[in-house]
Amino acid sequence: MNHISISLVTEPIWEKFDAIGTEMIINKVGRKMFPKLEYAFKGLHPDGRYKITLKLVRVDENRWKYCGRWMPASRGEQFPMETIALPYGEREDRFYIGSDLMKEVLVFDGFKMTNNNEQAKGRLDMFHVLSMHKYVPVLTIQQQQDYPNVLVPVAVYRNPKTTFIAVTCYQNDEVTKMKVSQNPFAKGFRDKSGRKR
Amino acid sequence: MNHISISLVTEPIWEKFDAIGTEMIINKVGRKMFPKLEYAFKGLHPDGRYKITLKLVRVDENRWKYCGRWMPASRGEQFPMETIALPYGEREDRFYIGSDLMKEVLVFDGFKMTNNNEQAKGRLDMFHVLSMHKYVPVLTIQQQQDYPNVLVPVAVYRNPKTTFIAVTCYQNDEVTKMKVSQNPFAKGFRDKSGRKR
DNA sequence: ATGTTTCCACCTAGGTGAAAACTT
DNA sequence: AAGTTTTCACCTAGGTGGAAACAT
Repeated sequence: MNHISISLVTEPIWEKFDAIGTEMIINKVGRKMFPKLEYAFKGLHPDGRYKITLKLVRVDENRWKYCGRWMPASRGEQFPMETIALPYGEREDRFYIGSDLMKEVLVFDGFKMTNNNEQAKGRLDMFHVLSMHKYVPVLTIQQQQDYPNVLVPVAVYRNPKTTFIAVTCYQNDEVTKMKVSQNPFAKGFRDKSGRKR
Repeated sequence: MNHISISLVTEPIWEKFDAIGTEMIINKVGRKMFPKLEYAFKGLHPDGRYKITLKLVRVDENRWKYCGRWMPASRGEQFPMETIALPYGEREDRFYIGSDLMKEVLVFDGFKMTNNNEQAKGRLDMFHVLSMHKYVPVLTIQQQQDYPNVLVPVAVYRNPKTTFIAVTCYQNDEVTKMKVSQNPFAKGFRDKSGRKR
């Protein structure tokens, strides 16, 4: 039996954000994640058929607030305990062949994150997350057995450097600066002197 | 056993082009097809796993030329017989679940067509086709059997209205006009009066 | 002569944070 | 007061046919 290894290809940039406290914008229609989650795989069975699942998991029960730095809000402001399971979501509902997975990087570019539960309902490309709450992406690999026809978990990958707090508006200016400097789609904000608004 | 049916969702627009003789631009880097191939499925086994294959198949051995209308070129200009198999290509190398296939339209938007053999080599998203030759897309569905582990052909769909001749430059002005009026990406050519070049 | 390649203006499509308006 | 929504200028990314240059 091989040893399965999963690595985060984009770890360097996640690490930079993590050092100052990663924030991710969410909104009603859904916003993409930056940096991207990109994973590489080793040690899979070349002929194996795998199901890859990405979840966003609450890392604690707190609501957070930013006052110069991030700190847990008072217990009274906590989101009710029974809804903690809500932000989970199954993604990428297909089978991959092991040899395919190992020869190229798996980029999660298709999903968005929303604070609107209705928007996410029944969709495989939309995560419902709570603003001011802390999440970490969790990647799960299951292998399809031919006989009996069943899915067997073979690996779980959860990298603490990908932890983030969901926000509707950036709280830490350092985060904004790094988003603008690193994300090509924010290039319009790199030299603000010429902007009109 | 169910009766499997496949239909071309975009048939109306293909029919319009077919009435004047459909042409498709090809080039070195690869050009997308317009109209799109969009198929709908019925009668599949909801739990079945299917492999969908799209091929571009030569419909005859001729080289064609346009002189007011399309006509076969002289036999001496024919492409060598032994290379007729070349323009075939396997596409969409994954399994679909029957219930998924039946509930939404399958849009082939990912592939391009090129006249450069090197460009297409080893790629699942690039067709190598010969300019001035006539092709028709052929869709094949195979079902994955669990035991024994084998692919079984269950349906083939080939619609004569999707026949086209590959060109590096449109030959028939009527085709150009219809491409410009129907393809959103060609909107810049709809009112030529304002164009600079 | 005939067909191909390259470059281009002009689009579609959609991902950014800023700022102002809005909500509670 | 604090957080959310809306709108927007400004980008990235890339799909069009035209026209001129190029190739054979």
